[in-house]
Amino acid sequence: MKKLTLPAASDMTLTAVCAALGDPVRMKIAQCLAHSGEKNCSGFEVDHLSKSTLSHHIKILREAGLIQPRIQGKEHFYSLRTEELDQRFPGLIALLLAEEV
Amino acid sequence: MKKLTLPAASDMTLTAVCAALGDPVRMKIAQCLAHSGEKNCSGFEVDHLSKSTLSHHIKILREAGLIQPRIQGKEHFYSLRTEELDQRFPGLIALLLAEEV
DNA sequence: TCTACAGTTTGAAAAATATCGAACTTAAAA
DNA sequence: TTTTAAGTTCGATATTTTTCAAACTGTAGA
Repeated sequence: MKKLTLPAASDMTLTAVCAALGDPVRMKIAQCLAHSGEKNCSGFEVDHLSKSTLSHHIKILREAGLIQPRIQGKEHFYSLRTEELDQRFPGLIALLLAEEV
Repeated sequence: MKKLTLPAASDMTLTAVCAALGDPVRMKIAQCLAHSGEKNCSGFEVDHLSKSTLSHHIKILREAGLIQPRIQGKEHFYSLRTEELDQRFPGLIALLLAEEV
């Protein structure tokens, strides 16, 4: 099993978070999770992207500190890291929620 | 004289704003303006970038709706569009201010 | 008018990013 | 144990972005 690393709240940078959210696919995923709580890959409402591309976007969101996985069997459920984000970037999740999805 | 367009608050997108802030040079400029109010190009504390590159970054910030120019003689003074940003993305400027510069 | 200055635009090269298919991993089901 | 399903990793390609120098624009001062 792969050990996957999530940055501590103090290690996240606003620049990396913004870069992660600066792509329309990743913004969609983040907003989707902000609204729905938890989803696996097939639950993101992004159209006709290969699974390798989707996996790439998820990795960027994860490495920026925005999302965390919960692995259950063969499924990977993702959710926003609400606690860390509220601590490190208060107001950020509200910005995601305010946008229409 | 060139007519330059700023997007209305309602036309700004969070994705474009995040993409604009997702580059370290532009994040620096935005934070600089958030703290200092108004500066011209030579006032941004970015190291050894050609003026054409700096101009390019300013354009991206402007087109995303983040900054506005005030042209006075040969100088272009830039500032954050605080009213529009507070209306369209409440909490965003606080995020910029919260980061160390 | 001529020159210097602050900044933009253009065109090109280099670097980074997005995308895909194929191969791989892991876990559940047959 | 074999197969299937969910997702990641790898390698390659196409697109985008960053960057610079050179040319240009508009303003102020000599």
